[in-house]
Amino acid sequence: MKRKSSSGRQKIPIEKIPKKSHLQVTFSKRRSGLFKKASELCTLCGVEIAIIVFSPANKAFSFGHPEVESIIDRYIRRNPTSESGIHHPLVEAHRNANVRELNMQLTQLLGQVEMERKRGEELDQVRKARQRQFWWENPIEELGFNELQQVLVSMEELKKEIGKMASEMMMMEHNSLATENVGGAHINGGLLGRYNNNDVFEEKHVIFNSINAASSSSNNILPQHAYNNNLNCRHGYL
Amino acid sequence: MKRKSSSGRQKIPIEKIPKKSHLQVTFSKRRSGLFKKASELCTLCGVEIAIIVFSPANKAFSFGHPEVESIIDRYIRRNPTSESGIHHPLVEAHRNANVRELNMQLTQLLGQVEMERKRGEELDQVRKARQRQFWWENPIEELGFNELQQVLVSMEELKKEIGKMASEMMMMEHNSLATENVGGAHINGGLLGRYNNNDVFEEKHVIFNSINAASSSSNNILPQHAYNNNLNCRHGYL
DNA sequence: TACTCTATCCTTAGTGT
DNA sequence: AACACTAAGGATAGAGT
Repeated sequence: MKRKSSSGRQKIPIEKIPKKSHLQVTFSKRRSGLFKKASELCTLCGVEIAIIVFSPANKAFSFGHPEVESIIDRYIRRNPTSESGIHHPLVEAHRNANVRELNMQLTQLLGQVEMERKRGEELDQVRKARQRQFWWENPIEELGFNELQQVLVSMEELKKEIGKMASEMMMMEHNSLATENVGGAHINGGLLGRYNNNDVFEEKHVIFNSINAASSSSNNILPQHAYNNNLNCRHGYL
Repeated sequence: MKRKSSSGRQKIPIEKIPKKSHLQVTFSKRRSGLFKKASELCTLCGVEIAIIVFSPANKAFSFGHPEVESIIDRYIRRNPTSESGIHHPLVEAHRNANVRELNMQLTQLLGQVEMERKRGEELDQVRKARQRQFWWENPIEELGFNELQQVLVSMEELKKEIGKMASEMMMMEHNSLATENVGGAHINGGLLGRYNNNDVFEEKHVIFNSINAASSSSNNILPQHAYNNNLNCRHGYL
């Protein structure tokens, strides 16, 4: 058996992949994954889904169950696009729907920005509180006399502590020829998560709307695209 | 603390979920997941995606980057049928000023969110860099022997410095009835006063979670007062 | 109803063929 | 380019709140 060694999956930031070849591979993999997820959702929940993707090379890929066209048609009926003369009554409706959708996006984003701002403020406050509370971290010149005395006392204690540890370590080194670093229990649980900004970033583009607009007829039935075959085979949906 | 026991995620067959409530939950979760995946694909690969989902309750959900309509338009134009081909070239032209303005706002906000994200990342990096640089702020147990020696030396210097200042201050107090704050040259700039303001609350942990760490479960930002009078706090100095 | 939590399952980045 | 493999990271079913 061949020795397979791999670093395994690594985390990548959710931002435009600079390397073309990587991007291509990732696009293929993730497109498949997306379509698979969609098909599972179809099956599990018995819903209708259409997905259209334009690749970096400007190719169109689509997934649809039962078919892209009927779903788009259905969608457009509910959200009629502005059209030539005949459909004038519908233009307004669509405009409204469109505006409504954009407004929702805006609201969402504004909320996000607000949240970020709040978070920033919080950080700031924490920092300030910290500065107030941890006065001993200020430059010496800014400490008062009594504070200096405290610092001095505390330092002597710390020095003793360190001395103790040092001799312990020396003994250990002597005994076991060993390590530079002596591990201690480090309890450092919860805060790291707060630096994860992924959610924010992701939501930037996640603009999903529930649209209830009921409106009437419109236009199109769409053709099967060449690339459908590719994907359909895989998911058996088209 | 309540013992959380859960069987965790169980495998489910990919077939229509019979139970209505389960189906509803699954639909929500997986729809979110699908849209998130789509947004990641958008970002990673800079592609355009539109997704339309009709829920079991026949509600329409859509995801679109940049927007559902434009992508559908594009899709339709590429696959013109007798019916659709005629109308849709006009769609783009009929966008009204309102929509355009909203789009602009949207773009702006997207930019803002992105900036915030970047700022967060930066903070994170600063934190990391700081941790690398200011090794002496780590819990004592994590310092090596040589580092401990350095700490000790630094502390003795600091102590002398403080003693000097203290006697100066005593003299001044004696002479002029006491100021609490004495300005002066920044003696020990290397070690002190290095708590820059970009500092983030997490670091308190690293700093204070030291000698007596075992007694502090310290996932918390606030309860530092407990340490004010023991050795941990001075650790921040070194 | 809509969260949170967690154990588990699934996806996929990196690598080699 | 397309597939195979591995292991880390992410999604999510089920249960609790």
